[in-house]
Amino acid sequence: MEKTFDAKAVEQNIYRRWEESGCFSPSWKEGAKPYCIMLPPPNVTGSLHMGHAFQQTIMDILIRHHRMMGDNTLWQAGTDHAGIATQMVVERKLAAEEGKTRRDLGRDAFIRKVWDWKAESGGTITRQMRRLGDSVDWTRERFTMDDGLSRAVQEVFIRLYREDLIYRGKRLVNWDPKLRTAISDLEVENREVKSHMWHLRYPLADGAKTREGLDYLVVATTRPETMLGDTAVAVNPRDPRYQDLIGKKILLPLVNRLIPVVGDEHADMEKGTGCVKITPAHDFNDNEVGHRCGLPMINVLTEDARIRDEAQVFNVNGEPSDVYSGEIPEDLRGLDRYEARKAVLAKMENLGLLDRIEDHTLMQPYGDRGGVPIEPMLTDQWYVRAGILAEPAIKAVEDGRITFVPRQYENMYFSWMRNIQDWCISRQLWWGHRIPAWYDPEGNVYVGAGEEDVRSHYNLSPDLPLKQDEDVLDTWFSSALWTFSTLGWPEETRELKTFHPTDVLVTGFDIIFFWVARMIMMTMHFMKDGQGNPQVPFRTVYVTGLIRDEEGQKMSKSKGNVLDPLDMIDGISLDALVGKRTGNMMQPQMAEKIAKRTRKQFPEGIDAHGTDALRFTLAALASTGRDINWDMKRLEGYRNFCNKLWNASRYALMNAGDTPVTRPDPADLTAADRWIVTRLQIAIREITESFAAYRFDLAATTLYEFVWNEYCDWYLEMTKPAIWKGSPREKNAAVHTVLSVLEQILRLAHPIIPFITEEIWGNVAPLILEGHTGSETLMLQPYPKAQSTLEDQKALTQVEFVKQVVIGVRNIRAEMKVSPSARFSILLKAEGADAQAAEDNKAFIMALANVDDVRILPEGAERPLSVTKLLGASELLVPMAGLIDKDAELARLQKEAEKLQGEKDRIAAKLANESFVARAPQQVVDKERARLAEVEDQISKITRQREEIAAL
RNA sequence: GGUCGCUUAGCUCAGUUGGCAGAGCAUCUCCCUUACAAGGAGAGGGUCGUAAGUUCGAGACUUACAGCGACCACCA
Repeated sequence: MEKTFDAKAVEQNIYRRWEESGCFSPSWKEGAKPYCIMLPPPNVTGSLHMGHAFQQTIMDILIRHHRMMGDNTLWQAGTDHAGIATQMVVERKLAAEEGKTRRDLGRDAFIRKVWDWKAESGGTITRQMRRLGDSVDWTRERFTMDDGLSRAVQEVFIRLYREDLIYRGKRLVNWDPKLRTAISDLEVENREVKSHMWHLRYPLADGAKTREGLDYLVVATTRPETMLGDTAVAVNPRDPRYQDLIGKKILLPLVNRLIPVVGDEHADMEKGTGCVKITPAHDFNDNEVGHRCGLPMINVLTEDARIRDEAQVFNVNGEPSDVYSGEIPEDLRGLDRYEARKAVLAKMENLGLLDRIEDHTLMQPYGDRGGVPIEPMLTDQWYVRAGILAEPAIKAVEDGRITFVPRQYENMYFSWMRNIQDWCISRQLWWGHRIPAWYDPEGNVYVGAGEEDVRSHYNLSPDLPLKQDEDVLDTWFSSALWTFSTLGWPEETRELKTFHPTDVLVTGFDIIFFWVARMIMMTMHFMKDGQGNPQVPFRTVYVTGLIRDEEGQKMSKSKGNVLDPLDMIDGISLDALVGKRTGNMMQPQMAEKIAKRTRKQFPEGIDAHGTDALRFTLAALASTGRDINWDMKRLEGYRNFCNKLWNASRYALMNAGDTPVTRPDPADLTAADRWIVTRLQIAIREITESFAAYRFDLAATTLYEFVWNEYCDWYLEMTKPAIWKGSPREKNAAVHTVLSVLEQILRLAHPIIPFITEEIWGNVAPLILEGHTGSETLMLQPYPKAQSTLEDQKALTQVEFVKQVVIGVRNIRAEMKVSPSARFSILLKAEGADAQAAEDNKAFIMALANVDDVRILPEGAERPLSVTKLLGASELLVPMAGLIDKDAELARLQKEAEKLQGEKDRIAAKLANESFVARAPQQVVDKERARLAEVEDQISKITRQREEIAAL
């Protein structure tokens, strides 16, 4: 066996073995409890980032733990077609390679290109998941656009439409002029932008005047170009300055349209001039005002946010109307919205109508994909009536059928769900599920599973021409069905009956609204239990934090601080890392800076650490829901831990020889053996509790401490006397315990670090488990259960005392500058259990403290001149006549005495406080009294020691 | 503006029902001892953001404040 674990050499073989043996699939064992996790489907053409690695590690820990507990376990995986994201990638590629747009290709040819791209790059992320060790059931892998899921999407759409929960309407939507599609509220992000507030004069018609005698109103706007679509000016009906003018007209400049002054609460008397221009087709608030006041809507922009050649005029219901002319000044036609802004302002200024300009910082909505400001746009779109679906979904979280971990995310969920807006589900894209709606030449809508189905369902004549809706559904519409569509719905499959509702959803807080909330709504509407009650999609939502870089910055391509989990596993050279971070950048001018910083941060590149180290680190960082700053030092530390475990197993295997060890006579077990078995039970209990509470950080810490600080640092050292110098029986007993505890450690650790544990276990199991050949897999072994009958209190206290003695000797060596190799005997002033512990475990003390002998100082015997150490009620004496540095020793004792005196004073003061004695629980008071007695005893011992030394 | 979170050792973070402040990394000293130098042994290092309150007792509970961060909404 090598001195270090060679992760690269074994991990992929082990994974292949697991996958080929089929043990990732459900066991379908009689009576086994079902346990199911749905993988949040990553983008099919994406690649694994740190957040995926983090969440998937947690899911895999849960799945492996439950599989080992004997559950019938399914981790359902799949990928998402990711409408906009994927289409953009392919469009960019098309532009770069062929200089063409999707429109040049046409819909069918373009979609074929996307499928080609999916075939080409779609395997990346699943390959990376295999490298992570994810034990997903690959035989059930799904894709949101495969036949089954597409059927489910269609079925859901049709049913919702027939229940009037989906409707089509001409409404204002968030329009991305770059991608030329509608997007949902959630896909809009607000960015702070420095701009101006322009105050425009709108002349009053028919000689009307304001109270101040002006013949115009001043409106303030950040979007002057939209004035071409104004259909009113609003004032507050209670505003004394303007209420007389309500009902009067304004002659809108540039287009010379007569528009009314209306009274509406939307106009805030405190803000600006109190007058607001109303553009119902280009502003959400104005649109509401328009509906309240019955105003026409005038769309002045094209799909790509240029000024139209002729405006579209609609009445308040969105029907084409001719109440106004659609004419637009010639010199503005075709201008981009920002050029149009300049032009409009110039024209207004020429007319003397630009009142004044102020600097103004505003939050501007941007499309999160396209990266350009979104435009509120009047278009025909499909909507889901989310308010109705939200009600049961809110209730399910309120009454605890679904719980969030950590709890505080429930607030976020509630606040969004309680004033949810209708969900715009249509997208003007080509890649996605095409909306199953058909139109006849008159524009009547027919929804069904296909043209034939529509014709028969609506009794349409075969001659009636029908045309399918051009739009596709929002990607999140299909993801919202994920928990049941992947299990076969609408068929009543065995999987659906067994695994739904699923158990836990592991995801980031950033998609609670996008995905989690919508999944709950859709699932509860379509999935019912035996009694017809809504089924939740999952019982627990475990929300992870976001992984940030070492400085707390979000990892992003543009910042050049992305760490690839695969590079943590396999390592990467500095040049390759720099190349990766600076290649294919949107802003090439950043490349140099990023390269420099990367070279500074990773002068040697990144070492390979292996999958297990990465997983252990991610588990250890998974504390209560906060964002996580990635720390390479932690990764190194846990790589070292894996190595420690590897070396402990080398020790075990080297000493075991080739033949299986036999079960020892209990009488041959030492206190050390019984101690480590006891500590093991405690560790098992703590780790199991931590897993149940989703505290992977605590589980990892407990495991780390048990393996390193107890098993390796103390226990293995204590087995050396028996293994090196003991009788065959003693050696067998020690080796047996070493191996059996190791075997349990491997099971305990397997969910977190599956590869190294599997590798070691293959060698350990045949030696210690009857009937095992080494070809079995650890992943199907039962998870350890704590057994209180194996716990031994006496061994626990004895070994704890032995440790104190050993530490005391080491301390004295260090403080007295005595070489670790210098040998001497020690004395113990001890009675009762302490004396017994020392007697029983003399060999351990001698071996670990490297001393020749340990003797108990008989009652009344003279104390040789010694350096001493207090061990609770007992005393350690290291006789060192002639070696003692009198002044140094006196100083040391002085310091210790002061410390004890401080503690004594503190406790004495506490006990002198009458209200403490009267009101604190008796048990606490007793504890303090006992401690005081102990401290007083120790002080008297120290005093005596000081006198002895001083007398030298 | 609303909601939520965070502030503990030089750094990154634990700290369960209130009862003597912890870990890893970093630092310092010693040691290549037959599992492991990716190691072993030892040491130093904290006014728990500030202030008040509740309590016999507060890192933990309450309130206010400060700083940092997130999300939502609005800004004509």
